Amino acid sequence: MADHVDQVLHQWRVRRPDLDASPMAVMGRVKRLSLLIDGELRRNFATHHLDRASFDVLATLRRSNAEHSLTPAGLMRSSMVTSGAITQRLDKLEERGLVKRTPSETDGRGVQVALTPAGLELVDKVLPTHIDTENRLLAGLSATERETLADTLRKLLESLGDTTD
Amino acid sequence: MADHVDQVLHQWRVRRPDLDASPMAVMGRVKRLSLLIDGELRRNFATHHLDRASFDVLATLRRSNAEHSLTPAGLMRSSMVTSGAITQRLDKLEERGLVKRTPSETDGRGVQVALTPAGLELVDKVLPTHIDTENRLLAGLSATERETLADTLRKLLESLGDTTD
DNA sequence: GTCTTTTAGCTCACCACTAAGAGATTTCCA
DNA sequence: TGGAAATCTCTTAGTGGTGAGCTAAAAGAC
Repeated sequence: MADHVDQVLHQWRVRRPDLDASPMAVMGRVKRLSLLIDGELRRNFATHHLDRASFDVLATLRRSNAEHSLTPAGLMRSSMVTSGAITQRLDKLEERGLVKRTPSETDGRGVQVALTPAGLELVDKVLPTHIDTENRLLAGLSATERETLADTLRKLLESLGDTTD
Repeated sequence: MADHVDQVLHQWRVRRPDLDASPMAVMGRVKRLSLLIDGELRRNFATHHLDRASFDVLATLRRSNAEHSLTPAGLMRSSMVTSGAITQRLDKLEERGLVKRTPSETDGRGVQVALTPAGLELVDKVLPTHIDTENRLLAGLSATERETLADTLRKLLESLGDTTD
């Protein structure tokens, strides 16, 4: 069996036998997988009139604390996008009444973003379907394979500095 | 040790103990890794006045055949973007004199895209630095871990239909 | 206690991609 | 062979992101 990346590696061996393109075996697949996954997840979100960016914000707020609230800076760190992107995401969600911005009481620069009841209801409705979709996409791997895969990916992420401390 | 995704999983266990968010252990890490990798690779491309999209096209042409040529449709399948994106990428590269479009001799609708000498020279210069960067990013894993990781990712991609036949 | 640096959030110009669809050509098949 | 369906490339409007830079507030240095 061969996937797309196997073919790419074969082509490089033929056209540039002097190069060792083996790192692409991991990097190319991560990229490709990420694109495939995104497409599938997006399809599910669309059925609930959501996009990945909006769901990302709603879910991050949902799990953050009992008040379902966080600062834009916190959302930024969690989602790996720039502050400009967070502002735009929040504008859109606030206009739909799914989140609410409140000026911080302790920091004159700061804002606290919280889910509204409508936002909470929506994210709790979509969440199970999201997990179902992810499980469906992972159906090709056994439980052991998933765990080993997750462990190796964690190790790689940690080596790249993606830690929480 | 814990990475960002570990924290996310912990938060879900606290806020929604009724849900099994375990698929995120894989899916979340793939997404996050892809973003981190993209950022690093982009930095390298930028030092050569390139972006990821342009390099993607140049590299695909470089490895495809002895003439370093392919159709836009072939590029589209390889890069997982829409035809409109390919048109725009080629417009940009052609304007810089790195690729050249030629009407197909056998298909009145078709176009053949080939690297120019300048395009070939550039991609052959950047390629080794690209592989170096990828190796550096993978330095946290042993050779065995890389292989196992690549194998599991291949299996997952194949289960999602990302094959070449 | 002032001055500098850092941080928080937002604005805006720009950029790459998508989705829908047009126009031309080729392929399929009754 | 004629007509329908599929394919190839490009166009265009809309979208979500980046990156640079802004203002205001907080933190740190001395």
